[in-house]
Amino acid sequence: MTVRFSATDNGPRRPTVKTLAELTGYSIATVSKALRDSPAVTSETKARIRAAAEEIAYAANPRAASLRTGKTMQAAVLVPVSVAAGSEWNGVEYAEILSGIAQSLEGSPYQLSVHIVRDAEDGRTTAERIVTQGLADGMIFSGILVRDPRIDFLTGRDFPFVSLGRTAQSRGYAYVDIDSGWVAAEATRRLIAGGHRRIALINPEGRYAYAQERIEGFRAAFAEAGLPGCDDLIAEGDLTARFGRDSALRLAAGDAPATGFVCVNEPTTLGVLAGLRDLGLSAETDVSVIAYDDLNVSGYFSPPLTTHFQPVEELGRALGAFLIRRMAGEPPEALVKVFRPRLIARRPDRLAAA
Amino acid sequence: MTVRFSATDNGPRRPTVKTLAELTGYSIATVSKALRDSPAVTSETKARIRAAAEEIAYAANPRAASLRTGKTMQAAVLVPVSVAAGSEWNGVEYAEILSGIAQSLEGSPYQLSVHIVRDAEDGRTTAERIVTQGLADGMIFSGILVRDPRIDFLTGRDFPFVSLGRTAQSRGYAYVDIDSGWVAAEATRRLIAGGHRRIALINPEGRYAYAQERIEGFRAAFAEAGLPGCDDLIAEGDLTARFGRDSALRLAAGDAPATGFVCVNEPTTLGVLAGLRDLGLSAETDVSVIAYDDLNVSGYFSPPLTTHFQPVEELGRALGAFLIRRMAGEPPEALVKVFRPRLIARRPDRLAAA
DNA sequence: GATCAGCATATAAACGATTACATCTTCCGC
DNA sequence: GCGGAAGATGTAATCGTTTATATGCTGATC
Repeated sequence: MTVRFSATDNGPRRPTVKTLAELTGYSIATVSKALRDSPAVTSETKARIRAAAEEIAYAANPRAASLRTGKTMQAAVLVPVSVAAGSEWNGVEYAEILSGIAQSLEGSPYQLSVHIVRDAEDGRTTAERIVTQGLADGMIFSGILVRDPRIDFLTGRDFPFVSLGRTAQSRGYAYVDIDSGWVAAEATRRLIAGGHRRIALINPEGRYAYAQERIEGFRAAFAEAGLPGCDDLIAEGDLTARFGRDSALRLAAGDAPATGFVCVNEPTTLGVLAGLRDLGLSAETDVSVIAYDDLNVSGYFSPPLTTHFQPVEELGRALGAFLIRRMAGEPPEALVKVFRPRLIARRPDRLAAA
Repeated sequence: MTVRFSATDNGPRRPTVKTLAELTGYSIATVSKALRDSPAVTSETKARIRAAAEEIAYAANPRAASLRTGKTMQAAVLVPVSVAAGSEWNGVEYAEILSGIAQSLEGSPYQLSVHIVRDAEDGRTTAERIVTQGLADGMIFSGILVRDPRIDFLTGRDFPFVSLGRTAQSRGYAYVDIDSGWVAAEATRRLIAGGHRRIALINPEGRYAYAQERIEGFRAAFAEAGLPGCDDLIAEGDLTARFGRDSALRLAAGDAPATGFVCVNEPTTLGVLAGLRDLGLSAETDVSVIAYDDLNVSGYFSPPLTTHFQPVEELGRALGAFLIRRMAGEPPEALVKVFRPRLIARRPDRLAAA
């Protein structure tokens, strides 16, 4: 049986509980309860009502329900776009994060809504707006700062959220993160083991929490090996290909050039490779580069690079799953997960000598 | 003055029209009218009511308004994720499209909501669900097929939408598109002018409308030059790096190998370059590759490639702007825009000889 | 057989906005 | 001085749910 609805023609309108009540002979209250599986309704009645609902393809109006219950059934995601970086490959992995979140939300009654934010300040005001205007029941965001106003604000309001990334005092809120300190340390260790002593760390801007983690891991690797660190070879910037190239041009030249690079994402890695090429250096023989990969693409670079790979969709799935539990009232303490990316060694034996 | 709201504590609740009515001494009807700028209210009264609204940070409950008016104030975007392609760099440009759409929607009262779709079938059912359940007032989607059921369905229902891409019979609906036929023809012409006679076309799967456009452009370039075409060098597949590599391995080898490649997006281009490298071929001297770029990244490839560049955020902005006008009731005929990507020539004089 | 518990269902009041319609002033013209 | 138009504001219905509370019925108990 096909029923047609339209906003414009004067044909039959969308069915409501009232339609269903008239159709089945029960009251709208009973219909509502039956559809929400209330124990107050006989299973026989429920079956009858559900069959009728199925028949006429009834779907409850989420806005009416929301008005009554006060729940919005919306899960908000703050998606950053860095206008500053121009039209450079940037933040693209967000499509995969969204996909992962959407997968987790699929079974649930929650709708995914996207809020674009331009910078940290914008992120803060958007988070506030979502809370005070009741635009969503929970929130996911990323780009966590060393001192993040969104986390302070939302924990203060007791508003459910899950962050991708964490501040140093990672307590009292739910988060999903990558063990950035470990990644940086591992990559550095690997280059040290390959004989490198001058190693560059390509890093995001220092205000990001994970930038600090990476620096700590980087330093720890040198300390473990009893070697002097290379703090002078830490480059901080937006994570574009241009930044990668500029950094390589600067750090692989001069008196005590870097011979190893610990990279941070695909565009910067590609940029570093381009910069090395500009300098006439080979990333196969002269210099070693360790990539970091959200998209499993560094195997196609020239040369293919050893990389730490973290499928970012998996992070998205964890974020979504945690948010659902958080919105259901679970305390945040247990909703914490830190991923360790997998090392994909592409040139295990050919790390260049220092 | 700071007012606190919270879902949990029993402090003051969000202000409503009623709050505002009590505060100003007017009725809720007048308050509502004032806030919606009805001509029935004195400008003096309006000013008073608006000041009060400002003071207590009043924001109308969009769900209540939606219930009454029947408008959802939601703009839905169907975001494809290709699970099939595995964790390969895929569809990442969607982050930029969303960003562009969000920019256009920023001033408007519309909220951006995202619906993840897995394949064409899923896209169709999702579109139907959005319409029949009244989940949005308008819709944006992409990945247009030669014969696209979503377009048929939505035009039949007279539901406002804007598509990114168009079918061959591009009539009666609003769309934003790239002139894919032109891009393919231009790239092919350029390679022909460089002396190439065996040119490969790396193409999306044939069911996509733009795949056909590209093939037509590709053939047209040969026809114009009075040359036999290279239909045997057309590769169709998912647009992953792996597909690019496999295609290059297959097409650049054998009796009559391709010496030129017309690519389709970043991952496949990167894959093609990797495949050529595997074959011991140089993309600088042996083979010519023309990229296609959403992210302005091919300048960082090895070697840097000549490319057609289309900032995809711009497409997003057009999509958003058109959708708003479409939802306002404008007929679709005028809401049509076809972009021609810019050619960025990176090795203008060194196209390899055939 | 009246009372009452327990159960299934119904009635009606919200939720917060919009809006058709009613009411009340004011002011004008005759 | 009265009818009536115009203008400003108020009253109340409505959108489609959910849910507290009421109702009516059955059957058991004393």
